[in-house]
Amino acid sequence: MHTADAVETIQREMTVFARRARAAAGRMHPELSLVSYTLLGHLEESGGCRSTDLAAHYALDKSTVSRQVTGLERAGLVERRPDAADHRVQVLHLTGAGQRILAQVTESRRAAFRERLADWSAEDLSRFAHYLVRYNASPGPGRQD
Amino acid sequence: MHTADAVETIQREMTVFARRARAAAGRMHPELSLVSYTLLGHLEESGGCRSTDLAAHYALDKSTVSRQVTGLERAGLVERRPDAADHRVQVLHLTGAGQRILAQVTESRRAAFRERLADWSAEDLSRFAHYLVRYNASPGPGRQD
DNA sequence: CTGCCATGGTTGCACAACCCAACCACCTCG
DNA sequence: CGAGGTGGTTGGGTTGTGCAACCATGGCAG
Repeated sequence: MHTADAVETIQREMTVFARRARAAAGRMHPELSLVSYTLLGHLEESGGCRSTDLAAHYALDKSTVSRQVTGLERAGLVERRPDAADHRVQVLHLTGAGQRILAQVTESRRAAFRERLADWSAEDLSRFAHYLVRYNASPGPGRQD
Repeated sequence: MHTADAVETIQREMTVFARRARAAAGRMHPELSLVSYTLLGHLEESGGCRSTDLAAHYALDKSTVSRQVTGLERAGLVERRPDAADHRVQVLHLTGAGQRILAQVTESRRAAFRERLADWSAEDLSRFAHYLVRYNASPGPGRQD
């Protein structure tokens, strides 16, 4: 496969994935939207962060994050803690309930992925994972699509 | 990287990608939404197909496709042709304008991708592309997310 | 030929997730 | 102490979607 073709393919396949992802989002886990799930996941991974951080990481408008967080808080999945050093800031943390729900959804999602990736070799899985990390890590100007 | 971790990583990174994709969609090409672009692309690739085919391929509701197609037709990018064999069916085709717009958008998207993937080796690009194709090709029950 | 169900497509309705702009509160620095 | 920047919320409007109801046509059994 030539480089140009590979770039083309990556572009197209990533787009197809994004399309299907959007289409399927929320259907698997009515109790937690894709957005909410993703935000919860980031909170767990980061061990608590600010709304602005979430917005930056996912290239979302801060207002969008604000509303999502409001919903998550109302659902009792996250809590806001004041930041002693900067009174503008609210540090977001998962609650116990948030951790439970997240773990549960993660598990069922993982099961679906595992099934999908069942016949991949360990080496292929590892390489694929590294490529994705590398791709997402690149700061790319055009946040792609 | 252990297999379980790899699966986990792939899951998370694909999701991050999907989130950013959605976030960035349409910002690069205001004249053509991500959805519309994807549908046009599929039409070109398939050389004409039915609304139902598009819906099935992207796991979209037929009503959604119907509306998107209506918009594309109004914009003069696709045309509906009656199917002689089945009068219920309308076969969708790109118009000349549709082909031009698609080519133009594809090119600028490709440029963005190329830049993002600039420092990848040809081998890595090729492997990454293959992995993505393989992933998307798997019929996976849970259309993942 | 005549019903009856399946299929392709459209429309009404409601909703989730977005973005932008305006705004408030607070921090920082000259 | 202002002036400008940053974190966060709210108001308003748009888009993409799904579901359900509906119409028209096709296919098939009696």
